[in-house]
Amino acid sequence: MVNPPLPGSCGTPVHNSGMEDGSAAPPQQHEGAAAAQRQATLHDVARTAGVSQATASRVLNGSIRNVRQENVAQVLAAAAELDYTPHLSAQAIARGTTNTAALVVSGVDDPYFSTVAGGATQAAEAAGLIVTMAVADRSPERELQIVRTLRGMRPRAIILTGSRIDGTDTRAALIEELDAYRRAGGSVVLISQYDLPFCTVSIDNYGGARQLARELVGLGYRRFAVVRASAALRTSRDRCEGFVDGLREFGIGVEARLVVEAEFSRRGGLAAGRELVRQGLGDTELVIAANDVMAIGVMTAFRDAGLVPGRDIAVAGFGDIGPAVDVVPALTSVAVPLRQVGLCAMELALSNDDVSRVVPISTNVVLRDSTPRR
Amino acid sequence: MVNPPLPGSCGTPVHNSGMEDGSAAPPQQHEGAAAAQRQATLHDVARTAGVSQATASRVLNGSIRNVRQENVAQVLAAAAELDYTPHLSAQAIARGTTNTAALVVSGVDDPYFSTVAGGATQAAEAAGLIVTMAVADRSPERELQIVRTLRGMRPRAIILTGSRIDGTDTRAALIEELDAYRRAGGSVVLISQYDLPFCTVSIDNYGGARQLARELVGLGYRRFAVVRASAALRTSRDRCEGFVDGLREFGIGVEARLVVEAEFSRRGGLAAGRELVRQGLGDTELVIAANDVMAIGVMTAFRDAGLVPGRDIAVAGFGDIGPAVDVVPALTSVAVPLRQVGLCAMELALSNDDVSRVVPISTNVVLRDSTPRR
DNA sequence: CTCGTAACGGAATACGATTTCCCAGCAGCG
DNA sequence: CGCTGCTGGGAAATCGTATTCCGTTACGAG
Repeated sequence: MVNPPLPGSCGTPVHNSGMEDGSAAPPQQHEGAAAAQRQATLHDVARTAGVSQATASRVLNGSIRNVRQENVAQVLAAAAELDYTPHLSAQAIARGTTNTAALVVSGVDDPYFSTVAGGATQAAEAAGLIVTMAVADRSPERELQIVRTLRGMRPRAIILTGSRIDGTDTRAALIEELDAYRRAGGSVVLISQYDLPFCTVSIDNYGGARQLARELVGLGYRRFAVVRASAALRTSRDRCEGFVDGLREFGIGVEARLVVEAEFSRRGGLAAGRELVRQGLGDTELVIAANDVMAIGVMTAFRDAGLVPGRDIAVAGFGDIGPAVDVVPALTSVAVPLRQVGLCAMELALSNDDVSRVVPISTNVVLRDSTPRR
Repeated sequence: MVNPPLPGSCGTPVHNSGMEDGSAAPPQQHEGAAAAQRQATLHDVARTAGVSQATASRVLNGSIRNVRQENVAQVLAAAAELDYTPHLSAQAIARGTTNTAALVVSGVDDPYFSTVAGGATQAAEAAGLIVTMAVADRSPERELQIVRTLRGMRPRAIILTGSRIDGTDTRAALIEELDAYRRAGGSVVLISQYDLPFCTVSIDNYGGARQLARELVGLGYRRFAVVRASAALRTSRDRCEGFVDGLREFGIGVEARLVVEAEFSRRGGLAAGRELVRQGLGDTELVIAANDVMAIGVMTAFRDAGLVPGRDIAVAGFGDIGPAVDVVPALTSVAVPLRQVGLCAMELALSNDDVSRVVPISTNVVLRDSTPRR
């Protein structure tokens, strides 16, 4: 119970570390502050090794030029002794190129994004890049601002995933920003949901949902409810449309009353589930959610209301995130190879094709206990 | 079904974008390659605006010096026209300091780490820093290598979370590396599990587990099994010790046979659960796992074996990650305010105290349906 | 022995910013 | 009118590294 209940602050203890005012200045540096003992530079290494900077540079990096064995040893010894670490920013400037890739996600907490991020990170590290990640929190303005900042790092690639929302006026600004970045030689890759003139790894949300509808009808279901997110969210919209179109193939419609909209999160699913319970499910047999976490929220809401998911009412989601199988009953879903999506996006970005291409990623219906055969 | 089944590659389509060999060189640049249209530099902006570089710099960044209103307008107009973005690496060099914070996690996929990362990212962005993230994949060697690379970015802080494993010989090297970084003015913060001479945000694993033991005994449980990870993993060990010590208060012991070791992941939990089922649980009433994801795996294994968790056998975990409440029965666990841990770590790092301090984070037992009163 | 050439070391310059230092102009004041 | 203090602009130094260009040496071929 040490921590204060205030969220957003960890209550760092006060830390008057001695002197009251600036009187007794720290001994070494004249600047006050941290009195940091300067990092060794290439110059220092060269001097210690008794060679020129150029030689030191050639030794310590993959230069084409050869250096005499003796000098190599000297330089390496000096570098080890001084604990030299090359200054990446300086290298970036001198070389005119960085070894950085940038990743913009909507939120790290969501397993969807963290899985994609995992794949992208793996691909980046395999290529010797270090990845910088920013969280847009589903705000287009924030996303725009992030891209603007990220551009300053001159990363080799910028990968955007998730938070694009249709119809905001930041759209044009974002396009402009990304395009300027691309003109300057960077590569941009979007992951699904975006609808912009850039390379895109496109998850087949529509097709997967449509196939899901077919298979559910095949299991004997006829009466459906839909839990979806705002129509402005491309992913949610595509999935719902696919599902509805799939049902239509069999002449099945969904009552408008039974389509509820909520946040694209577990909490949203919970709320939607409660809403459905409140207004009465009628003879609805199955609820499909635009999202696995929403579906899980819906199941919890139903269970709280005394309905047993999978027996009293079936539920299906989309995404096949890890927890989908841990939940009871295990959730029927549409598998999206999220890790591969991340990998693919990064590889696509690093292959620097100048042509904007769309790489389709197919999805895969996975039937589980939450939708038993009727 | 477009994607080839090969993992690790997304099968980027071939892309002969026209010319067969290097004959028809791109028009603009003499270098071949991307023919990128150079990013505008401060120099360009200054020239366009008809002022000196110094003035342009003063306008475009928070300088102390004033600039005449007229020139300000000129410079801003020029910057907008040329779509100027300051080169962060150049700024870093000139200023001698970056606006970057580094975060090392064991894996983004694990909800534990991604939640911590979320908190840390939030705090960093609030402070105007951009965070670079690296994934160590539970390998101490990889972690060491990452720290080495990260140091080259001269981040303001390096935060390490999770993958420290006792007894490897990389330990000394890691300490040396981090210490050199700190000597050079960086701040290091470790999150729990580490046992190194640096600032640490310490999660009270031992105390939480001990309290959990007390409360479970209070519910009427007497016979326990333990699923834990390698003893080399500090977190797992602390939790197990706390739990065992808590039971000992009541004179209760745990049979060595009923302590099984497995990977610190959902898969490990699944394996451990199967192992317990195989060798027979005897009259065991409750299984505690070192980890929520392990506990969830154990529950799944039990269910597969026809045991109903919460009725036939109780299960408890540690961490209280999001999915703990979505699972059925909801999992009894020990809540760790992970997001706050991340926030706290970053704030601690940014407060640049030179003193190594340990900030304790208390934990909180949460009883749920997976451990009904007996 | 001479010449051509390959190998390698080092001085200098470039990279894109910030910051110091100097200088011009101007207002205020005795 | 001369001096001081202040404001704001610009030239140049600086940050840490890569790389170009030039000079020296060594070596093998003729």
